[in-house]
Amino acid sequence: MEKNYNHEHVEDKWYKIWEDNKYFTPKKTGKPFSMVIPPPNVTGALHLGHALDNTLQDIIARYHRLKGDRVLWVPGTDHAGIATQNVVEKELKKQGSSREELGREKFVERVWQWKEEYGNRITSQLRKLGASCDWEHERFTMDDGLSEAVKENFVRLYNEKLLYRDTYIVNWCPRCHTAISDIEVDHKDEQGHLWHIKYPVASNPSTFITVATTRPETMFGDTAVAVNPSDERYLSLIGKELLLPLTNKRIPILADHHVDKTFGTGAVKVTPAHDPNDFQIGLRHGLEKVIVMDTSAVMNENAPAKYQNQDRYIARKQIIKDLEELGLLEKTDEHSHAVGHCYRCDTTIEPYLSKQWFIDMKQLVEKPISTVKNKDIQFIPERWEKLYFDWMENIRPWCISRQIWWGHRIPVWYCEDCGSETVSATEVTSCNCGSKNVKQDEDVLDTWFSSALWPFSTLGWPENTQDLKDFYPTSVLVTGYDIITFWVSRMITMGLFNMNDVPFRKVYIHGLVRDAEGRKMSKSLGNVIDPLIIIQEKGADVLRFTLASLVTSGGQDIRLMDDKLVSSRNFVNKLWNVSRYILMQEPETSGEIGATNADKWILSTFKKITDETDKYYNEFEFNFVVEKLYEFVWNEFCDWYIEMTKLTKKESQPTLIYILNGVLKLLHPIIPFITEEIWQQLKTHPLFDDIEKTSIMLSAWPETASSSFDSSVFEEAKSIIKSTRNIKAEKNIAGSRKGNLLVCSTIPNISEYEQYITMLAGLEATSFLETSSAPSEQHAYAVVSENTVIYLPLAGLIDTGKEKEKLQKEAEKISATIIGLKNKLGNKGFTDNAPPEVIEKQKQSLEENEAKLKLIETKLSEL
RNA sequence: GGGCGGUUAGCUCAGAUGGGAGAGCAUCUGGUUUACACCCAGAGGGUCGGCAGUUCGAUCCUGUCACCGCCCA
Repeated sequence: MEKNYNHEHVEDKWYKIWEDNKYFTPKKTGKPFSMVIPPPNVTGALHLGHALDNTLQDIIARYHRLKGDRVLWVPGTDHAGIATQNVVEKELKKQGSSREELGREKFVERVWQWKEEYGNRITSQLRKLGASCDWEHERFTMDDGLSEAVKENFVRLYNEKLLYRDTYIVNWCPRCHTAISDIEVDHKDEQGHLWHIKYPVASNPSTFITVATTRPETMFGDTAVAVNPSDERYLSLIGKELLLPLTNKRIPILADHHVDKTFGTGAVKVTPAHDPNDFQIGLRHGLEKVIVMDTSAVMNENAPAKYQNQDRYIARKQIIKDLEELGLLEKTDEHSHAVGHCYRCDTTIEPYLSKQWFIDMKQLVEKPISTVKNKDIQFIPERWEKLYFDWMENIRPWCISRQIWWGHRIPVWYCEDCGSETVSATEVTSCNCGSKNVKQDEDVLDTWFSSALWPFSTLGWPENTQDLKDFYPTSVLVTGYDIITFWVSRMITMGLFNMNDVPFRKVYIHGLVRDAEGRKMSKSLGNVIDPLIIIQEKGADVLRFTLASLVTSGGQDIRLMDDKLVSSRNFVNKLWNVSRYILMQEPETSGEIGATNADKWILSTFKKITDETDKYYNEFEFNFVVEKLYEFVWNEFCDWYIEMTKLTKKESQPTLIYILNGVLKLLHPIIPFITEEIWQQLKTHPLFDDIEKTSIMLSAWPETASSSFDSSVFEEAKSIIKSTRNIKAEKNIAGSRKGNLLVCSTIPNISEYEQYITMLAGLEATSFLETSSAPSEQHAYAVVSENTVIYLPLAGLIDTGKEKEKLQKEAEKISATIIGLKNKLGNKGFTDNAPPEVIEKQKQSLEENEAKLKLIETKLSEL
């Protein structure tokens, strides 16, 4: 093996071999295990969120493959309507063009070109990460098949009267020029103003009602002023009319129970076309709806001429100025309030009246809620259920139409003659009335509408495919908590609606990756860490190992810091070196596994670690998998076992090869590349027993037999070694081969470990005595346990006073422990209530401590 | 305003049904031990956010307060 591990070469080499040989394709047998990837934006680039999400999925996929399951992991990408359209539009702008100039057809063509060019970027980056998804199953939300699914779903919802078109206040983004759903609006607290504006009473213009507003530019759309019917201040004015300032339009004063008497002046201007609450008031009172801005939030012809063609904020300033001059601005208060922003471009949302398609979600959520309540879908960690329930139980209509060009065109055709609408999954060329004058809806569907179908559309739905039969419902969905409402809830809803079965049995929710200070990574903060740079510098294995070590069962957010990457890199290096060491031995061609005590010990330890690892993989506790394997490889395997085998190289070789093979498999789901590389080199060893397998990823999880090895003597030997090292370190005795250790122990067979002790504690020799009666002068000693005392002759280095002091301190500590234990065991409350095994443990501890104290006291008296 | 999460060693974080406080990194000491200085050996370091309660016993359960973060309105 090479002295240094070259991750770049190794990772590229093995991924290509895996993919070329179709190792990611599900085998024909075994228990089906399936996952669908949360599809990344087709024009996006891999960020750490993807890296984490896909590392976790790959770990799961590779683990289940090793366990013999028939694993399908479906990859793919999302067309991300608004985001992608924005990117291409920006590109066009650079070239001095625009989508309007190109026209719809040319523009969409252009986006497809863009997709062809950049769509492979993210999938090739997933390959760099090591993702073992089945590329033959790769899908794109705008594929023909998935487009069929979208249309079919639309038609079904429409036919069941769960989908309707209506004129309603929606969240309008004046920059993207489209409606977006409630969920796509980010609310941010902003310091604004509350302007108090005086509206003159028509019958007596020297008197006023003062209304308070944060958006004065909408006043030209006011069609009433509302007060609470129980508000005595305004009782006499209800039913009268006001003169809308700057226009002198007459608007009524009306009473509505929903007006909050305590907010502002208790009188609100009612703008039904520009505010969701006002819209409701408008409906109750049959008010006219006046739209005063165009789709770019520029004042339109319904505003007085002076303000027309002014942007909403410029108009706002002008209006305030003009009102002030007229003496109609009573006062201006500072006011902090939540303002909606477009989650795609951060532009302030304008509540806007428009005609849109909605899904009546309320009718659909009953089963999705009960399904999760019944645990037919299990959230891991469970607490995320609460967010899901909260969202579903307060569900509102979902606005699904978007006024953009990139996406699934709404499958509805309107007859220009009779005005009726036809909804169809196939092209419509004529209306039921016989007219050929039909036109398809101009709008496209929300991207999440197609994402909601992903777990079954990717498997071939609406066709009844073999994939669907084999792999639906999928086994687990892995995603971040930030899209539980956007995506998880909608997949569950549409899965149950279309398939009458859940889209997945489990949802494993993980946290988000943050920077070292715990801040969200963002371009504007400039704290984005590019996973590809980490992969380039340290390797995908290192990144994966780090991410896996940082996820917690609580699903907390993750802080990625360089320290952790370095630590993982060191582990990978350690694994490489220990493998190199094992493979550089002269190969034996025969021998038994478990020849020596050390072999037997490592075998029993390995069995334990295999079982634990298995359990943790199953429970998605990947940080524990990493922790356990790190501890096993580094401390037990390398620092103890390998060092011991240096005495028994030949006899231990079968065990070494066996354990290395096994531990590579346990680690493979986390660090697939280096484990494959080492495994392939291990394959050339004559004692290797997995010879018929072509790749570690197609091999089987290690079989371990339970062992009857009693490790207590072994552990005592380890303690003797540790105590000796401790003495030497304290006395500053450097180097090896120094001193003859005398071990006085009542443990039979401890002398079997003579060689190990001599070597690992760095001694000249070790001898044994059954009882402790050795001289204390010129010997350093340590009470190892209640059974064993050790002596190390150190002429000239012993300060009897100090030794005595040390022993006394130890004796005091143990005495305190003994008193504590005695008190506890003497407490009736404890002995009556505590479980027997706990009491037994305390008793045993007391005995051990008492025996140890006795030994210490004997030593003290000898000094 | 409502909800959720967090507060444990200098830093980042683990600690399942309550029963002797842990890891990694950092720090300090020593080291040319037949793979690894991306290493080996040893050591120090915490009133588990505050208060109250339940219990024989609380880092863990209950209540309350404080601070930090996120989501929703």
